[in-house]
Amino acid sequence: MITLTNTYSIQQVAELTGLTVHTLRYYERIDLIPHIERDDNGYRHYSDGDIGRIRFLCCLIRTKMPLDQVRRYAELYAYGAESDEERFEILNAHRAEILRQIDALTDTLARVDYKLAKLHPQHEPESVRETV
Amino acid sequence: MITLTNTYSIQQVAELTGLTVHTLRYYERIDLIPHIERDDNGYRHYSDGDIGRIRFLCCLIRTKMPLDQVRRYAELYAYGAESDEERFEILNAHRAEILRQIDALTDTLARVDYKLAKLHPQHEPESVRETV
DNA sequence: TATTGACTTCGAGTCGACTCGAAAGCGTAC
DNA sequence: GTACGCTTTCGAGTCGACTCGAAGTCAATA
Repeated sequence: MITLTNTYSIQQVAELTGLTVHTLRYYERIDLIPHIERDDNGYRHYSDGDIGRIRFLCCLIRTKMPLDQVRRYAELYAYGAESDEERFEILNAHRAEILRQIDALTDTLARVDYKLAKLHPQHEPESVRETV
Repeated sequence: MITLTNTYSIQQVAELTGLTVHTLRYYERIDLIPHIERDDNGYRHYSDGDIGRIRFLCCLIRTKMPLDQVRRYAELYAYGAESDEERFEILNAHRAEILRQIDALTDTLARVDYKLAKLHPQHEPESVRETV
């Protein structure tokens, strides 16, 4: 029999996403990840779709969206097109937050570079060395 | 008598830095901020130099340098030029971290924009609306 | 059959970073 | 002289986000 959809154990998903198995279960427990299919033993079988969704949620989390909001966003998947408006609002608000963070980082980068130059004036900028 | 150096109450510094008075005291307690001058009542008097230093430390904190490391960096001010090498290393490591964060944010921004476009294809990019 | 290793749940513990509140000191304003 | 508003210390509490461990199930292997 040819399986058209791959499935993955929790361990494999941990490797694929960079999360720990503990964190994956925790995220599911707090309804941040929708219910994952189980086999006869109760073992989780993640689909490719699950992994895609988890990866996107990880992007939101890594960029500091609070888990509450991620949960709300994840919950809306279940409501389909009806929930488009609210999902748009959530992502759009987070977009603004991302821009703020980039601003803060860019500003701090400049300040750090200034200090680095004062500490080791003879050095080339690190960005040059890094790209070599 | 003309005062050549301004001083500020903790409240004023809170307003100038965006921190709360509680947080300012907390930072001093954990040696993240060096000892601040006191008057006869034991009240803190922050100098312009203090404010400059606090502002820079806030930049590091906002860009996710752990307080432990910020404390180490702040501690090194006391050692003068002797500590230049270590301060350079700390800032240079954080510089790399900043670049990683910018990468993550840029990547997520692209994904979010992609989703936003799918949710509301008729909208112009938000960046255009924001700059109007 | 016994061990190994991957999986399960659930409650409790940890950790970083604040955040708060009680009790008290000081200086001006009425 | 007392009320107000600012300050102080210090210990304890909170909060978000994990992180861990105990106790148990299951399948495959020695």
